[in-house]
Amino acid sequence: MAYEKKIPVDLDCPLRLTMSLIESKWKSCILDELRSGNPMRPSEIHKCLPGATPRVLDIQLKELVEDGLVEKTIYPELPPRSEYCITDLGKSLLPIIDSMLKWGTDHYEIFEKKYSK
Amino acid sequence: MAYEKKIPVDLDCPLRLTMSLIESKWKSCILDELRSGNPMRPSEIHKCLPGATPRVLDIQLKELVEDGLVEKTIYPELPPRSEYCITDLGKSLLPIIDSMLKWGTDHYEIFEKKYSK
DNA sequence: TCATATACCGAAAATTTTTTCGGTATTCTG
DNA sequence: CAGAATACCGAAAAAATTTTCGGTATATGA
Repeated sequence: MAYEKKIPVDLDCPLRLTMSLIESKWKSCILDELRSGNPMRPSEIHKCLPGATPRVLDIQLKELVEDGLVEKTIYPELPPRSEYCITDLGKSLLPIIDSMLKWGTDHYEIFEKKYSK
Repeated sequence: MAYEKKIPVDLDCPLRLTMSLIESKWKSCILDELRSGNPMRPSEIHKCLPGATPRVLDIQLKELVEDGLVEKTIYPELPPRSEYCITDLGKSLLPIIDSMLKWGTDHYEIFEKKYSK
């Protein structure tokens, strides 16, 4: 059986629901990369997020697809090709991603001073 | 030595920075509980978030204090009393928490149908 | 021919987070 | 007096996530 997420989406409270969709290490970054709406291949996404291993991107893309935030198209070619594209539901999360990006930018210095080196 | 967070705040990108401050299981909920600005005792917070164990609240409150999002006051009384209060920096995250709360409320049905039972 | 690239997957290891349990000390309640 | 409540902490166990590694298959380019 394929890899399976242990903790499913959290239906207990709306805040936890939203968090559970994006809280893993790279999901918000993946959505941010896909924000333009242009489809991206896994290898492209990996180039944009070199800190993530291809394996973890694979796993998290799969979950994003499962949750309906991202859509996958497989082209029956060789070598294999597939593309991932943000869905309307995924796009509806972008304002949240945006505000986190802005907050992080605005408050970067505080944490840089506090935690760097 | 006291408990120590393994993964520190992520300074690599602003989005990850913000996420790393709130992505653990209960931090966003704790901030939401403290939103009014009124100080709360740990036992009160636990009553509001019964799904979390006192231990994990303790650990995450400690990290929130360390990151400057929450302030702690200890009263030298017996039995012990302490209070946690959201800081201005923590308050500045509330619009993000709000938008996640709203998103979760607006899209609850989709996931309820998909994942419940 | 050999290495590389492609997408993906399984399995195991490593890491991190969360839970569980027990213990500190004191006060109050039954 | 026994038990609960209070806040917190350490240690170990459990659970979840992420990394690492190797393997599938085929095509292209050196």
